[in-house]
Amino acid sequence: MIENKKPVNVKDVAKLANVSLASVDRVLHNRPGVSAKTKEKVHKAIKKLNYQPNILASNLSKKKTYVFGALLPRVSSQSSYWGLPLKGIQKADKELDQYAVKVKTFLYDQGEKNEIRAQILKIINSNIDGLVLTPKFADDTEILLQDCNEKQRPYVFIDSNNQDKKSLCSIEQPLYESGQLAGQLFSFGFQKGKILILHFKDAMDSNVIINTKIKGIVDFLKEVKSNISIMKIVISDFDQKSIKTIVDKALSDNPDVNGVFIPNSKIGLIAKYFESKNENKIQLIGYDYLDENCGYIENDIIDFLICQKPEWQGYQAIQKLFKHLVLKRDVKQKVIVPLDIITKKNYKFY
Amino acid sequence: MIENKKPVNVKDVAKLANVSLASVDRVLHNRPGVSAKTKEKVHKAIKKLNYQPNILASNLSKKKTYVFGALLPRVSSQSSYWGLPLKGIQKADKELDQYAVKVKTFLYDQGEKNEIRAQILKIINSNIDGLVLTPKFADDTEILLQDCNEKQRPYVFIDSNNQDKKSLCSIEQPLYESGQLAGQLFSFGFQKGKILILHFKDAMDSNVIINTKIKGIVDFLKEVKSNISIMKIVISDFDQKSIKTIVDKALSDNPDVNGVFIPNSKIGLIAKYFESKNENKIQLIGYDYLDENCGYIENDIIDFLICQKPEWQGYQAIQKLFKHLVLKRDVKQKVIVPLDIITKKNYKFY
DNA sequence: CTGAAAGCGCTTACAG
DNA sequence: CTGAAAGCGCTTACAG
Repeated sequence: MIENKKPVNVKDVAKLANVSLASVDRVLHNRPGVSAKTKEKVHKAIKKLNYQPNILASNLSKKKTYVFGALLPRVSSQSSYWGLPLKGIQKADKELDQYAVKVKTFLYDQGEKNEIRAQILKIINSNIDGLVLTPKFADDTEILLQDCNEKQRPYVFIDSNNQDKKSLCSIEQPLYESGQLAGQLFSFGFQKGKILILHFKDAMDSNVIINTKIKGIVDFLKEVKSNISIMKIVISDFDQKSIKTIVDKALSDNPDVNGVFIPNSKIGLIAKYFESKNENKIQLIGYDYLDENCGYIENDIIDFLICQKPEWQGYQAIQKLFKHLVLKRDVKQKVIVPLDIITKKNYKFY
Repeated sequence: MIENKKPVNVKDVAKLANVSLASVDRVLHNRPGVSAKTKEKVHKAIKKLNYQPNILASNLSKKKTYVFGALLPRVSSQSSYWGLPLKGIQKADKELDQYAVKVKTFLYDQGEKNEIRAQILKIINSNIDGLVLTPKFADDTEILLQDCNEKQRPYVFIDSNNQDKKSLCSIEQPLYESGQLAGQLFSFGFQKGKILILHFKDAMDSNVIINTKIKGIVDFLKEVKSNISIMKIVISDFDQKSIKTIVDKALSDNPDVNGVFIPNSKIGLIAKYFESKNENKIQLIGYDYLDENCGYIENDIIDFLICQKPEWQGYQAIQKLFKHLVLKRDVKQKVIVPLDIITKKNYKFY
């Protein structure tokens, strides 16, 4: 038999403390205007009965609608990456509409300083209850965060690497370790030779992020596979012709290249090069589960993609705000995203 | 500015339809005792206002407590695997206690027919609202499922491979594809030679599951790497001495073995063998993120573990019941678990 | 077949 | 500083 003990409610607490419902409510929420004596009586009763408030009834009666903001780069021809966290955010939005939660997105083109600033101002002047954003993308971020802190408006970072301690939660990606992982995957395939690191660098790239990943692979090889060396090239011109010129030369100068590592999601650019070259001996490892990248996984040009659950990150970020603001539960300040390995025989299930 | 449109409620519907709240409620829940005319008026009003019931208010007023059952093998010395889904189930339980949901677990020792039967009877005679279970583990399962179907008690499979169409949801693991994935991972490391498949078979093992995985790797190699052959050994005696005798012989008879594939979570048994042998040229791939397996990942004896998010499966299963029974939302009948690849440089974040 | 009223657990004005 | 009453949106007896 299942027992159905009735949970204790405010009424029980009020009765035991010998005060009114309103007083219990005031104590419960630390509202002013309660005598020390009443406060104590109520606290005692709460403790004795082990009272747990019913958050849902509370929300029903408050008739509050929560609005969460999400400040993200727009999907662009340069990169479809940001569509993924957005998708997760929208999924959470849909799931939470039961609970009177709405998400309002603030999108901007990466690099468009004016648009970023405009969106930040919109957020500052809005009455959202919480915010999801990506790490510092411009100086204006500081203003935004300061505003949030002053208003006690909680914010959650996704795609983070910035250890912001004032955020409600920071969803962090292990960058260094992802570089190490790439090194380990390469070393599973070959024991000597050279790995070419191609950094397709666009204006918005953070050098810190890229360099941390590269340090990971370099350290790994130094320690574990000293027979594999490293060579790095930065490419800023993304048309296939320039890429061909540069990479052709690099490969003919370095016939011992066994692997190519691309420390961001732009691995498609080099995959295209290898596709047209009809060359397949060199192992390719890069980042992110984008449609185009998966195409190259399918036809055996890319060997591994390291992925960081971007959709899940967006979903989780909204859930963290919900948990904190609506359910009044504790939220871990730091969440570390697993490093997923995507390859030909598992990408369909990701 | 954020708009705060008041959502429509039963009262609005009642007013527009010109009937009482109670009638709206009756129509809403298909309760008998409503005239066709009233029904029509209410339906029209619902449609016109695009009324969405507030499930949480509904639950509050119903004062119903939901109890979900979970029928799982107990953690044993043989295997700690089942502790993981259980952990996920408990996490969901904790999260959902806000919503008046409780989980009751029914555990049994694998192989103990009497205990299984006893637990099944307990479930049949309980008044749980839904059930999480693993696929058919004995003939008695049929009785349990029939009972659930008759009572319209929804059930969710985890760790499933059984395509049960009557379940509310079946959380399925791609077995064949996981074998293929193992093949692909091996083929990344070597191009010829032999893969030894060791099936550590205990009484509860399902041949179908093991054979499907093995078919996956065999088919993959046949198609893509015909220079790699396969050899399979079944081992039923799990003490290290017998294992040593069998594997020593297999390896000396087959000096071309480059990889060992273990199609279940018992990879630790062979990892221990290799550890004591101090031999490291042979690549080891097996299943499941168990503590002991991760130990062997750390010290480079196991190369890859294929994992199926057991904790997540348990968590999701409870969430599916919640979504269906409490939130009255649609639930996808089939969920396919991603195939995670665990290796030395990412296992710490899993 | 139908509806008015009370209640779920909590909060919010309002009056004292 | 305190409490009685009304209300959030929905459901459940109960009376007709």
